[in-house]
Amino acid sequence: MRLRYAILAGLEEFGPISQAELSRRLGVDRGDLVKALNELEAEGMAARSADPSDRRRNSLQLTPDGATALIRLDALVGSAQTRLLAPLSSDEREQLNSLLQRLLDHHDGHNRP
Amino acid sequence: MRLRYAILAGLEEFGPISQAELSRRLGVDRGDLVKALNELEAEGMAARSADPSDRRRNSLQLTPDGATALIRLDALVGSAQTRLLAPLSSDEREQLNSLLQRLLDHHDGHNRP
DNA sequence: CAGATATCAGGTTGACTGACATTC
DNA sequence: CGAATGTCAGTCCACCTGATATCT
Repeated sequence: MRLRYAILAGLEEFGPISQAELSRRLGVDRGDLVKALNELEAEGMAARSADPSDRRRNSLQLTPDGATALIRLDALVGSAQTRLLAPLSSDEREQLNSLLQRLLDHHDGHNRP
Repeated sequence: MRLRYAILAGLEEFGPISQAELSRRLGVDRGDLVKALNELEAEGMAARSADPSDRRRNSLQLTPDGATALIRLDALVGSAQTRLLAPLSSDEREQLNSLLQRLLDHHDGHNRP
């Protein structure tokens, strides 16, 4: 489920994109991306079209149904996050976010083939 | 692997204990605990013995081999943690730990059957 | 040719559900 | 009796490895 959400969010954020490029940006395995895209495409939430500039590539896009589903998922994630962070003040949430972001930044690039 | 580590650490921390009680303290499913304990017992790292006061229960204990393995795993976890937290100062590590601990404390007890 | 891309098959882990027999 | 305990079977998702065909 979190794979589907990441994909939908990635498609919205990165616009038309190839599968390999999306898998790199999301840090998701290409094979798993294929399986998830098969489902999302069958459900009408994502679309594969041929990339004229490189026939190896699929050009991925979010469909209107996919965008609608993403809005619903964003709301769910938002409310879950609010509940998760309930015990922290605004300042503390920023502190936590900043600390975690620094860990991500520092380790980004290490161990990525 | 992290299940095995949690179990070994739990056995050391909570001494002789039943499977149901250990699964509750660790927040681990009872069925999964059975599978992991079968392996750990076969490898001589944990031992099941009958609880005389309640014949439904197994009394679980860490074996010497299990304690040795735990020491090795602790070292691995420690070094991984050091690498993970490398970009943070001592104070910042304490801040992070405190913030996360408060999240855990606040949500502990919610959603636990 | 080497390299990138998309796809598929398969294996492993941990999370979870449901059923069951035994014991309290 | 209801409730707890240990066990087993099986599903689900994500992680990961490899192999293959196509295209640059």
